[in-house]
Amino acid sequence: MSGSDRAVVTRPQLTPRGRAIRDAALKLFAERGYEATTTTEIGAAVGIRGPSLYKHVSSKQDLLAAIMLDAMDVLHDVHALAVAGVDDVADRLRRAVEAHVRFHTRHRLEAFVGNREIRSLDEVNRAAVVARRSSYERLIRGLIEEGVAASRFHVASVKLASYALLDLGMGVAAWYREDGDLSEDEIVYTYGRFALTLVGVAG
Amino acid sequence: MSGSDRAVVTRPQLTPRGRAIRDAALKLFAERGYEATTTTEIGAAVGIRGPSLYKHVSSKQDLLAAIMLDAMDVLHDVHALAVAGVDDVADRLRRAVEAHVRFHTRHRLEAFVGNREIRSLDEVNRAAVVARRSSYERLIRGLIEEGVAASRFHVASVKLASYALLDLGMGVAAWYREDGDLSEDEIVYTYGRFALTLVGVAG
DNA sequence: CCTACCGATCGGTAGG
DNA sequence: CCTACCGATCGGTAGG
Repeated sequence: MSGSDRAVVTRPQLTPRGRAIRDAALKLFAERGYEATTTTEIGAAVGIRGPSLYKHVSSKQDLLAAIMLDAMDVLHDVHALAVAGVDDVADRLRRAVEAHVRFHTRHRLEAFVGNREIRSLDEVNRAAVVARRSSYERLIRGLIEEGVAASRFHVASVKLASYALLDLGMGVAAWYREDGDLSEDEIVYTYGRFALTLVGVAG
Repeated sequence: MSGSDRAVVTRPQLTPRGRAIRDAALKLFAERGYEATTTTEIGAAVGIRGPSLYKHVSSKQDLLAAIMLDAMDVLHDVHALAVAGVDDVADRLRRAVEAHVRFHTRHRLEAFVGNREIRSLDEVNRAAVVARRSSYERLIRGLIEEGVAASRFHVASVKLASYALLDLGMGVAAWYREDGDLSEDEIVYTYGRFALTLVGVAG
């Protein structure tokens, strides 16, 4: 197993029931919010009583933190994979935005909860999530800076351009539905092209 | 007073204390969320006890609903004002997006709470907010359809283009700070130009 | 994995 | 505008 494979496939193993609890919690957190979700509801979603959850998880807070931290790690991984071995900066940006948008369709609940419940995390967990998010934002901004430095991109503000691209992903997580009339690929490719026109790369 | 003036200036009058309570609630809702905000905290922010709030407002739920409904009405008003009397469809779109973005800088807390706490509303209030939001979305989408019909705009998907423009506003509400290094006008004008390139209008 | 239950907290009311 | 307080709910623990 190579080093780069490790980063992608190695993630904390969960028991089947542990997975089921996490999936149920994610769905409920997305639907009604972290605070409004009770341990009784999470338990009921997997066929057990609320207190029995504590045989599998240490707290409701830990459940939220694990969901958010894992999602941020996956986002970093898909980004790295998307730009690996690609040299042209316009290609890199386009592929990065495509990966960004695709992540937000494939993991919309995680992204939705991740963007909405940061304040529900305790200080330690929040700091860990914010650190991962900042590092990801720097990757996107770095790509734009690279293109500007090479005179390939032309933007009024690097920061504003990167915010715009990042925000489009968040938007997707809010309205995307698998059974909607916009397909994943349609959104991904269109937003990839948006990204290039946004940084002033023609055609 | 003309009919069009009425729509803009007539809004329910609040007593000074009523205003203070609303402003305090908005700030707290934005900071820690509706559910996590207690009536004790809202009261403390205006120098009274929790139960005394009920001399000025009928419930915490009503406070949230009033904030969100008023914000949606203001958004409709600024949109109408921005495009009134403008004929060219590219100008109309640009002005609409500028008004949209400016609303999200000037009323970022309202927009932030409005986008985040829809599920905290009871059914009746939620339906009213969703109706106003849908009607606003149709206005933006309508402008794009108009430009496409006139062969002035060229987009892969009208729906996707309008989602993108709307989502950029939401993003602004999430990260904009008055004391940040991006000025309101800088963001407004840059996003206005983004909008035109996004629908395929050159220069 | 369950029942029984604790300690804390909350929105809102009663009655000044 | 206040104190006193109700009824409900919640996350988590005890002890099987």
